[in-house]
Amino acid sequence: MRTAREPHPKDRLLRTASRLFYAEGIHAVGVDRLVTEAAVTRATFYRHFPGKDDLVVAYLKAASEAIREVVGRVRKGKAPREALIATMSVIGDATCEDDFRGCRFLNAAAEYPDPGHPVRAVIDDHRTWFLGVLRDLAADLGHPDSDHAARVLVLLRDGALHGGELDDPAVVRETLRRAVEDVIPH
Amino acid sequence: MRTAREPHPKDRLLRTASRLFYAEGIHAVGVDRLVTEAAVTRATFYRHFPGKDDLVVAYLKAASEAIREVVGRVRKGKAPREALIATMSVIGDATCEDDFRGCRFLNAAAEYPDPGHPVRAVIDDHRTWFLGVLRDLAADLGHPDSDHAARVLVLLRDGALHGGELDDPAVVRETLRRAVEDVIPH
DNA sequence: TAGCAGAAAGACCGATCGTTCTCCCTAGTG
DNA sequence: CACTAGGGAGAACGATCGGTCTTTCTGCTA
Repeated sequence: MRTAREPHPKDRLLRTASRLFYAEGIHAVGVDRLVTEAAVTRATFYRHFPGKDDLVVAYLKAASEAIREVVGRVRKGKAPREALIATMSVIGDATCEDDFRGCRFLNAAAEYPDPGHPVRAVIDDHRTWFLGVLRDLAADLGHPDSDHAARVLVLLRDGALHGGELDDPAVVRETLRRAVEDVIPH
Repeated sequence: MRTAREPHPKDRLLRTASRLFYAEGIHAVGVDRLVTEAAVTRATFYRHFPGKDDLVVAYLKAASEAIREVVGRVRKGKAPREALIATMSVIGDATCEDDFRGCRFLNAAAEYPDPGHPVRAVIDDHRTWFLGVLRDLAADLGHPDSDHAARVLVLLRDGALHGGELDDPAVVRETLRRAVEDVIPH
């Protein structure tokens, strides 16, 4: 039976995958769990995705899309300095959300060691995009070495996204906020 | 038959576990694979470890011990500033090593979502230790806010250890080096 | 020399892995 | 009305998962 909110089985699969993969890890969630919680049959699963790995790729692509949308939104209409701070604040705020469990992409990378795997391609693509965003912002800000600044911000991002899970999220957010202010010229 | 280099089956298991868990992920390596590559039988495995999780804990504890030994060594006899730089250089250098595949502890955390799991306890312990080391070093250095400085260094550490796997290790090392110099007073 | 602990070898357990299959039902379209 | 595509239900595939078992052999020590 199709509900009004999630009419298509494919959408239900993607939403369920996003929730379970993030909360419990990718290898830890089997196809059985997936189809049961999505209220979809195995046949339907394999009608929409050639295999589990393709669902993983779709999951990460959707996550990347969602983040790009959020980052694009918080930057809109802001001056360079505020835009950069807002962009990095998205990271800090994320660590403080309920059910935060680190970065989807870093977590996935830990489970897919092969650099040539399609999953890694999605991860690389996302990271390249984010580095580019930060570099552009730093350049707009007139930073003397925008490339270096962007790379430091990426270090802080990656660190915060893991520290936020393992350490105190509020402290991590504040640490990140201050660190970002130290990186950009004032 | 016992070889001269690794006489004890338990040692062989631990070394093999360290290699395989790090290179391919923990859940991805089964007990079959483990005992085959360690040239040990299943019975021997379960004679030394109650279960696979106990081997994982032993693996991470050994890794933590090794890192504490290295960090202790590079600090020895150095002035505070050089000691801190040397300590953080260990991270940057690690990213450039062959077969580097990120932080053993962050990778393990990604595979063990339950914060109450014994594996997570080892991870938390290691992180607490390292944060303490950096805080002491920053305090010795006379940093006005050694706690904050240490937390920023941890962010950079975590970020570098993941960026080193996903991005260009040499660039990450240089980015980390410059970032560390910006954190400590000069 | 006798005894025993530890390791080798491998069969075996139920459960789960990702994947494929058949059969039936229903909604939408010609 | 007939046709068809897509989803529901569930059995089944071989492989592997973590874990237990029995049996045999070896090397050390009392």
